[in-house]
Amino acid sequence: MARRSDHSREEIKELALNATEQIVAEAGFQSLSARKVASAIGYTVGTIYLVFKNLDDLIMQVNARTLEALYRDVLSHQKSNQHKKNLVRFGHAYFEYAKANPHLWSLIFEHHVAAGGDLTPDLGERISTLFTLMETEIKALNPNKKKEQIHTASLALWSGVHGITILAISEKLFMAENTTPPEMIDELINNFLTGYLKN
Amino acid sequence: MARRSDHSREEIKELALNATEQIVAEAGFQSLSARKVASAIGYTVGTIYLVFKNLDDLIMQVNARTLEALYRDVLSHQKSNQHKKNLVRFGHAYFEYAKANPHLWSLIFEHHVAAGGDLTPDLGERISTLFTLMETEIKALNPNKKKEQIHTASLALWSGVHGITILAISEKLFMAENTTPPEMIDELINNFLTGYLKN
DNA sequence: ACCTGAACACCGTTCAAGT
DNA sequence: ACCTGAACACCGTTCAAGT
Repeated sequence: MARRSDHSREEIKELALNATEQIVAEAGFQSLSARKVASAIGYTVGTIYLVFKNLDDLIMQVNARTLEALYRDVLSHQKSNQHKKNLVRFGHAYFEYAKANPHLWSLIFEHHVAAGGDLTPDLGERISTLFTLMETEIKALNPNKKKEQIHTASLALWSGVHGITILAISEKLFMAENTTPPEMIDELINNFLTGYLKN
Repeated sequence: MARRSDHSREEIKELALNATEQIVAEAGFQSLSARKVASAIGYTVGTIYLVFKNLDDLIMQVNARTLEALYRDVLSHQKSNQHKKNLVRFGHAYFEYAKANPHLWSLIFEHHVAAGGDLTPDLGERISTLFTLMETEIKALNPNKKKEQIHTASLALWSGVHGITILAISEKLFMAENTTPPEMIDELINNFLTGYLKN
C-alpha cells in the first residue's frame, strides 16, 4: 500500500493512465472502474479523484495518448514523392493499428462525452493533425484543386477508411469470402482518387 | 402498479422495448437501466429478467427494431432506373436517419456484445439486408462486374457512408466551413463510382 | 498536506417468498 | 403461476476524518 508522498501528483497521474490502458487493453471498456485503477496502482478510490476530475477525464486523457501513438504510427508510413501510395499506406496503417489495439482504439469512439462535459479541444486537435497528414498527400496529387475541395476529399476518404475499420473491428461487417479490410481500403482509395483526379 | 396477469409475456416485452426506446432516445445509452425500464412500465426489476435474458438481450432487440426502421426508411428512397441517384439517396437517407435518431442509432454501434455473448445472427441478417440494397444498385450500374467485385464495392461504399455518419453524429468530425455530411457523401459516392466504373 | 475509507445513491442479476 | 422485493456484489463520486 502506497504511503503519502511516495509519488508526486504527476507520477500518480502517469501510473493511473498506464494502469487504465492495461485494464482496457486486456478486458475492454466495460470492465474499467475507478476502484480497479486505484487498486492497480496501490491507492484508494479517493486518490483518483484527487488527480482526475472524474472517470471521463481519465478516459479522455487515455484517448489522447492513443491518438498520439496512432498518429506516430501512421506518420511512420509516409514515403516522400509517392503520394497515392502514401494514402494507401496510411489507410492500411490506420486499420492495422486498430486491429492490434482494438479495445483502446474503440475507447476513442465508444466513449461519448456525458452531457455538459467539455468537448476536449485536446482530442479535437489530435484528430485534425491526423487529417492534415492525408490532406497534404491529397494536395500533392493535384495542387490546383481548391483548398475546400482538398479538405472535403480528405474528410470523405478518411471517413471511409474509418468506416471500414470500425465495422471490421466491431465485427459488424460481414466480409465476403475473399475480401479483407485492407483490400477494401485499397478499393476505396483507388476508386475514389480516380474520380477525384478526373474532375 | 401492474397486477399479475394484467399483461401476457409478449405484451410485457413490447412495453419494455417501447420504454427502452423512449429512455435511450431521450437521454442516451448512459442513462438506461433495468430498474428504469421496469418502473416505466409499472413492474419491478425482476420482471425484466423474466422476459429478457439480461440487459444485453433487451438492447439487442431494440437494435434489431432500429435497424428494421432504418432499412424501411432507406428503402423508401429507392426509385427505379436511377441507380446512381438511388445510391446517393440511400447515403443521404442513412445519414438523415442517424441524425434524426442519434441515440438509438448510436446504440447499435456503441454496444459491443459482452464477452461470451451470442453474436446475434438476427442483427447480422438485418445489416446484410441493408447491404443488399446497395449491392443491387451497384450491380445494375454495370452487370458485367464479377460478383466479388460488386460485393467489395458495396461494402467499401457503405462503410464510407457509415464512417461519415458516425464521425458527424459523434461530433468527432470537424467540418470545413462550407462542407456538410450530405455533401461529403455525394463526393464520396460520385468519385468512387467514377473510379469503379472505369475499370 | 496527503490520502483514506466510509457514506450516498445508484447499478445488474438472482431467487426465496408472497399472493 | 406470476410477480415482488430483498439480497449480493458491484458502481461513481464526495468529503469528514485520520496521520
